Amino acid sequence: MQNLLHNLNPEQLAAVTLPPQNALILAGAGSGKTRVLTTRIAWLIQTGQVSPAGVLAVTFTNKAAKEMLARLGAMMPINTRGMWVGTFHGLCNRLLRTHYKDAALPQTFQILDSQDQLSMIKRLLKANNIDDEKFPPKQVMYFINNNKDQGLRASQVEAYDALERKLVELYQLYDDQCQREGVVDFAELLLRTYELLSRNEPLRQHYQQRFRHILVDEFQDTNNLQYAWLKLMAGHGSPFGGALFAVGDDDQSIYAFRGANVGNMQAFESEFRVQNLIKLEQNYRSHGHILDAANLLISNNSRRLGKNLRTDAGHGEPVRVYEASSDLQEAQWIIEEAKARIAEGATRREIAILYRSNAQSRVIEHALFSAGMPYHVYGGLRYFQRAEVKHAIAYLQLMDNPHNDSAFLRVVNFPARGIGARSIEQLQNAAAAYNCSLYAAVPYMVGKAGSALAGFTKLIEGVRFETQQLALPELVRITLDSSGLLQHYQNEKEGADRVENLEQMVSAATQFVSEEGFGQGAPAHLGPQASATAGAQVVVADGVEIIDADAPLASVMSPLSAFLSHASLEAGDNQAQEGQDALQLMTVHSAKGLEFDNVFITGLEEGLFPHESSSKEDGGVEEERRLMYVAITRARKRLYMSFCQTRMLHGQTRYNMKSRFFDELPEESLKWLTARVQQGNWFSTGSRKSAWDEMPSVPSADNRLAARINQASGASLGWRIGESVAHAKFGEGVIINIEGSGANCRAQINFGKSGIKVLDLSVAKLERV
DNA sequence: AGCAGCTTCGCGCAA
DNA sequence: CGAAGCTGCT
Repeated sequence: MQNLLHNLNPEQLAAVTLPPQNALILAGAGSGKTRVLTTRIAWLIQTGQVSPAGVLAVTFTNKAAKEMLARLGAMMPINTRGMWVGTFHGLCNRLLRTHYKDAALPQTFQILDSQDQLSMIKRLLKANNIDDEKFPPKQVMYFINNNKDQGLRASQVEAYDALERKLVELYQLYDDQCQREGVVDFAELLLRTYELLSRNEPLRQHYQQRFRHILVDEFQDTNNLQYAWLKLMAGHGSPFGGALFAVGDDDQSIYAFRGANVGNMQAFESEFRVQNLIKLEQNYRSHGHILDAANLLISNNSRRLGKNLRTDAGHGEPVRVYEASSDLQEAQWIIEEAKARIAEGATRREIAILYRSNAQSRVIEHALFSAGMPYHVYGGLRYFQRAEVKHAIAYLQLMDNPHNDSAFLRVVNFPARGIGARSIEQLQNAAAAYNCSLYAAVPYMVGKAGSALAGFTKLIEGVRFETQQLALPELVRITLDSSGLLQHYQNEKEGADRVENLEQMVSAATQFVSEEGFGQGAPAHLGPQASATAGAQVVVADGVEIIDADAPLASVMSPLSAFLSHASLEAGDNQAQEGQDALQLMTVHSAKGLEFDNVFITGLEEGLFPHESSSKEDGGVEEERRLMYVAITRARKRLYMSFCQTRMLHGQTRYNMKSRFFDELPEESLKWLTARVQQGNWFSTGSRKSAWDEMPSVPSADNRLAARINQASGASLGWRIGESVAHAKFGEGVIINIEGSGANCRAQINFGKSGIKVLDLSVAKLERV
């Protein structure tokens, strides 16, 4: 016990040992937040205040949940598998599997990812003859998800004009279709659970009484539905309630786009009459200059709860800033710097390269690949999102729930088996006429198309029958074979990678079965009934018998259902070369919660970071600033920032200005690696080297670009494309094009806020910035 | 029916 | 730039 609380600072200790009441912990980046959370749980259990089964801990990512369980296991000799630690989505999935009847879902309901959801909406629009110009599928999806995130069903949404009424109508049609198919989207997992618990009193009371302590990580990222869900679970306003322990940092709220509401922190404080508010401001992660940069940057935001990080670590290295001529050269520079760090003894996994959007990784990946530098990309196209794996998953889904139309359409003619667009159209008409799934509509089809389709359903049923008594890995293997998928890719010229990915599914299944505590040989299809008595706890509340949705998963769902949930909810984040010492590439979003000795924040350009669409949104720039804050605070020892004069974006060269965030950082903590040309005309003073001259060896494409630009500058009175300039009236801008020569030389300049202007270079009074 | 090759479109982060 | 969707050929 002493051991447990050992080494905690006074604030951390206070947080860990708070009485069993609602509490809000404002935990700055690197302040030992996860440590406080896990130690709190361990302390509660060790002091006998709660049993492991009485704890509910909620996180946003699977990674965070896993880490919490691992740390708990290290602190106490308990079996953490039975504990309720997970993501909102994972926990809801477990609850809905257990109480599927009360939730009005089929036992084998399946989870739609956003891809599936979008394609379903497209189908829906087509089937109802709705103009997808007027109702872009993405917008319809946004409308639906947004309302679900607010806890609103179609019948509860208020529509003020014809357009909204139509959207509401589509929302209803969409939900009906999901129900018919037995599928739920991500938001539905939460909403359905919320509705289940709010309508079913015995069930609600059961869980409220069970969970004495509810702990929430990253509370600033909760959306309104998640907050309401927590309120319900914590029994707020009921005599059964437990204590809610929320840990969050308003400065790291970066998920507004998926409905997160920082206001939940203040709401929680007042609604739950929180007496215990503790700020953790001591940072154990970053050196001084890095922290100073983070603090000054974030001070530009308004409406903060107020918090300032401090460190005892000393100033450390300054933040290094680099201006690259192009995105290619930026990548080149990163590699040079990374090599230098590695030569000094840094490991590759302690070097992170962060970017604002996934598309930026391509150039960097290409450069790393050419340089033979091992790297690992997080996010991006995950294992279970790859086309071939999704195909295989679709076959498995059909085996478990043949009424999943998305799965049906994905593979009904893949590999090709003579079922074309025309047959599908007929089948869809039949399904609409009989108000049933595509699978169920097959018997209504006649003729050639009918027999081809019947062949397909026979295939599915055959495999299902054949594998009835087999364990999950065998089921997967046989499915890959019988579906013809494996053979299809084996025959394909460049299908080797895909075959490998498919074969990896068998090992993924093997690993899954053992990790989740299913018996090695447990039949994949077998419903939970057979094993229900083994794990599930049956309790009686108010005379109503309740099967508690307790771990292990085996007690509430079949191995196959569980595996499919796993594929949807985890998407196989780290399936790729784990354990290898590689550079870490990821978006700033996915870097949240992680830390590295060396961090590169790349592409710090206006339009990219902050992202251009953020300026149109209310509070968008503040969110981008928080995102930048998250990025900076990932670094322990060394932080790099870079931006490019030219960048390939959406297939064309763009000339961006450096990010406004540079103006919000403490000058004394920065070290510019490239000459800041503000101090004079570096073009005419031969002595001063420019950023361009200092370039390390660059790819030929870049040389060509540099040559082209230099050529342009000869006839353009010393100005060149990509250069930053200042104009008395228009402010700062970037030269994006130069036309003509000599006295007729004109430049097209992007002045950002003032727009793009064409100025006569012999007349305009421009200054170099 | 099925595929190659062409055009068009859209493009931010993600459980 | 890349994915999705369309056309027209076999």
